[in-house]
Amino acid sequence: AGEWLVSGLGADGATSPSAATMTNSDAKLALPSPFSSPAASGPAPGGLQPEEGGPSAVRSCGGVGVTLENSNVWKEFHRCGTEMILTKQGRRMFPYCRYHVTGLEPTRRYALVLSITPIDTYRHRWNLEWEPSGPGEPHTQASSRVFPHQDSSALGKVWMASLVSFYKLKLTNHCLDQEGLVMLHSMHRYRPSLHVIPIAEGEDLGFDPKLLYLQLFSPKVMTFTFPQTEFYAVTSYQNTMITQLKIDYNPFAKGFREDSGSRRLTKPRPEQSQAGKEDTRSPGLSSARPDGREGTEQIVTVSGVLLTSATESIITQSSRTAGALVHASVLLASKSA
DNA sequence: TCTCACACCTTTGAAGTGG
DNA sequence: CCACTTCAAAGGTGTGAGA
Repeated sequence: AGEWLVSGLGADGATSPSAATMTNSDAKLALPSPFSSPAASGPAPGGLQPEEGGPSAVRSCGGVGVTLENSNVWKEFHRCGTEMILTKQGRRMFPYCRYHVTGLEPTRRYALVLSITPIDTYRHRWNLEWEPSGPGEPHTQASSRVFPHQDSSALGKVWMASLVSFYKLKLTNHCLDQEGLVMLHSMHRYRPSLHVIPIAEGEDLGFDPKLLYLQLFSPKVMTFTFPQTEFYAVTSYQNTMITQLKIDYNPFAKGFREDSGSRRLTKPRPEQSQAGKEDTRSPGLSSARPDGREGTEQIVTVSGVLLTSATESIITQSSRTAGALVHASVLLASKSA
C-alpha cells in the first residue's frame, strides 16, 4: 500500500520540522492492521503510550490523506488515558472520531468504515494509573466491532466535501448485535481505525457490517490509525481527570460544570485537568461543540497546503439562528486573527 | 465492577409570529 | 413566502446508590 507519510503536528497545530516517512514495515508497528494479532509488546502501564515525538493528526496512503479533525481534544484526553463508557443500550464516544479525507478519486465510490481493535490481550485495572491485571476476555467477533459510516457508499467528492464523523457510533458491553452498536469488553484497551474501501463499478456492498468486514481483507483497502484515539473501555469512569475533561468538553455534561449553577454535587476538581484548557475554550463562549467541533483547526496535507476545514461545516450547522451565526463568525474571526 | 433512576443539559423539529 | 422565535419532546450526560 505504498509508504505511510507521518507529518508531525505540534500542539498549536503547526507542522513539526521533524516530519518522518515510514516504510510499510515501520508502519505496521504504529499503524497495525485491524486483523493483526494484538501487539506483541506488553501492556503499557500508566496510561496510553504516545508515539515518539507525539501522535500526529495526519496520515496518508496511496495518495489518500486523512486528518484526525479534533486532534487537540484527543491529545488532551490521551495524556490522561482516555476512557469510554460502555452501557447496555450503547453510549456514544466522546471525543468521537471525525476525519477530513483528501486525495480520493472524485467520481469513484468509496465506503468508509470505522473498526475498533483490541490493542492487547490483557484486562486492565485502575490503581491511580492503568495497569494490567490479568488475561483479557476472548475478543468478540471482529465484525461486531465494525461500524460503517451512515453515508456509505458515496462518491469521493462527497466524502472530501465535508467532515466524516462517526458520532452515531455507540459502544456497548452487551452482545445483542444491534445495528449501530459496537460490542467491547470493559477494562480492555482499544484503538479505532478508519478504513477507506474503493468500490468497483456496479458493486454494492450494502450496509452490512459483516459484509464490509470481509472487504477489509482486500489489499485495495486503505487503513488509517491514530494512536491518540486509543482508549480504555469502562462501565464507570476510573480516572477523575478523565471525568473532568468530559465535563469540561462535552456540552451534554454542562450541568456538571462548577460554573453552571447546578445544585448537584460533583467530584473534587483535579488541578491537573486545568492544564492547557485555555487553549481550546474561551470563557463565556465555549468553542467546544456537542459534536466535538472546536472551531477551525489548521490541517497540513501531504502537499503542504494549509486547509481550514471545519469552517464551512460550522456555518452550515449554526445557520439555524442569528445567534448561532454570530457564534460562527466570532469563531472564524478569532481563528483567522 | 456493573446497572439503574435521576436531574440537568443540548438538539431537533413543529408551530407560531411578523415583515 | 420567508426568516426568525418559541416551545416541547427526545435523547445525551455524569452522579450516586445499591446489587
